[in-house]
Parts: sequence; C-alpha cells; structure tokens
Amino acid sequence: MNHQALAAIASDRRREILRLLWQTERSAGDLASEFEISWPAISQHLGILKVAGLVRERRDGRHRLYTANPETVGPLKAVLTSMWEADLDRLASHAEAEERGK
Amino acid sequence: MNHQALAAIASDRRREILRLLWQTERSAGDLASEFEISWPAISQHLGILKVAGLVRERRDGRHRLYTANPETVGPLKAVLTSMWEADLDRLASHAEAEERGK
DNA sequence: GGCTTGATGAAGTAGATGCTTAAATACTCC
DNA sequence: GGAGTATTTAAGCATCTACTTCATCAAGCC
Repeated sequence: MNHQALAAIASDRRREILRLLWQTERSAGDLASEFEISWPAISQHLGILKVAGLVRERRDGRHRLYTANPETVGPLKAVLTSMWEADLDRLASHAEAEERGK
Repeated sequence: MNHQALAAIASDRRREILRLLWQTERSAGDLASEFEISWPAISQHLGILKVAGLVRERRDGRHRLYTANPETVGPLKAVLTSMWEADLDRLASHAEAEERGK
C-alpha cells in the first residue's frame, strides 16, 4: 500500500473504473463508453491507477486491455467493497431525488 | 465507511493527525504544536476528520479534546497502519536526503 | 504507402484544496 | 462584567485536480 494507491481510490470516478476492471478485463475505449466523460479523461485515470499499481495493462493488437491487479487491490478489497456499496446507495438515492425533482 | 472518511485519510497531514489522536487524546492547540502549520489549518483538518466521523470532540473547560473514534477508525486500522509505516519510511528517507544535500 | 481505429499526450480552464492572516466566538477567572 | 486564553470562522491566495479539446502516435487493413 502506498500513498498513490490511497489517493487513487479516494476518487469516486476511479473507484467506479476499478469496480468494472475488478469484474472483467476491458479495453480503454470499452471502459470509456461506460462513462459520460471523454476518452482522454479515462486514459488519465487509468494512468493514475497504473502508477499506483492498481491496474495492469496488456497490449493486444491496437487495443490496450486493463484489469485490476489482484495483488494490490486484494488487500483493499474490504474497503473497496464497502465503498462500492456506498457508491451504489448514493447513486440510487441520487436517482430518486432526480425523479422527485421532475 | 463513507466517501468523506476515505477522502479524509487520503491526506498525509490528516493521517499524521489521526495517528497522534489514535495514541492519546489531545487538545487542538497541543496538536497544533506538533506541526509547523498554523492553528487554523489544524482546526480545519480536525473539522474534516470530525465530519467524516473519524474523530470525536469533547469539551473540557476551555479546551476541546480530540480522540480518534475507534468505531470508525477500527475498520480502517489495517490500511492506516500500513500507511503510517510508509509515512515514517518516507519521512526517514526524506530526512536522509536533506542530510546528504547539505 | 495511406486510411482508419484505438489510445495517449499536451495545453488550457473551472473548481476544489491547503494554507495564510485577521476577526470572531466560547469559556474561565478575577 | 472585563480580561485573557483556546479555538474556530472568514476571507483571500496559490497550487492541485478533473476535465475539456486538439494534436499525435501506433497497429492493422487495403
């Protein structure tokens, strides 16, 4: 565990990315299509996660495939899992509020 | 565990504060004397830690005494301990570098 | 080679963060 | 109640962060 890893998972966006990459390997573009922000933004987050050692990159033709690194993410699993649940709750209540606000 | 807690411990300074408060109860001023930054800066960090639920405040006369909240810090203990070690290592190597640089 | 697709790099910007100093509040003691 | 001490609040500033758009690079296809 290092500072960069902690800073990396302190960001909502990067936790979302990490959650997807924990489940399955994905290309940067595939990943970007899940979010409403630009490709370069995703690319920047991936760079931060990579420097922190939380994700691994593998090249396959013109794709770069990313996965969560079990070695480094493993020890954080408990924290991340509880955060992911909190994220989902938060998203749900946000959606409800939007609904009410209409 | 909530977002605020994670953001709170992502800061080097706040982890240092939390480390001191994990060991013993301290007043804000006592705490401030351990650092080279101003009292208000410490107060602001304490406010963030308090909102995150990581520290508790108790008033005693004209002092306000702070402690780490075992309920919320407990689950983070593993992460924090490893970070505290990393912090100490980092400080040590920083000091060495300073020494060499003279 | 030249075009297309997948992805990163570079430069700029708005908003958040960490600090500062100065002013205000809360409590005690006389 | 007035003075002094402990601490927070307010306002302002510099730096950092997350994002944007535009430019560039790398690999495969014809």
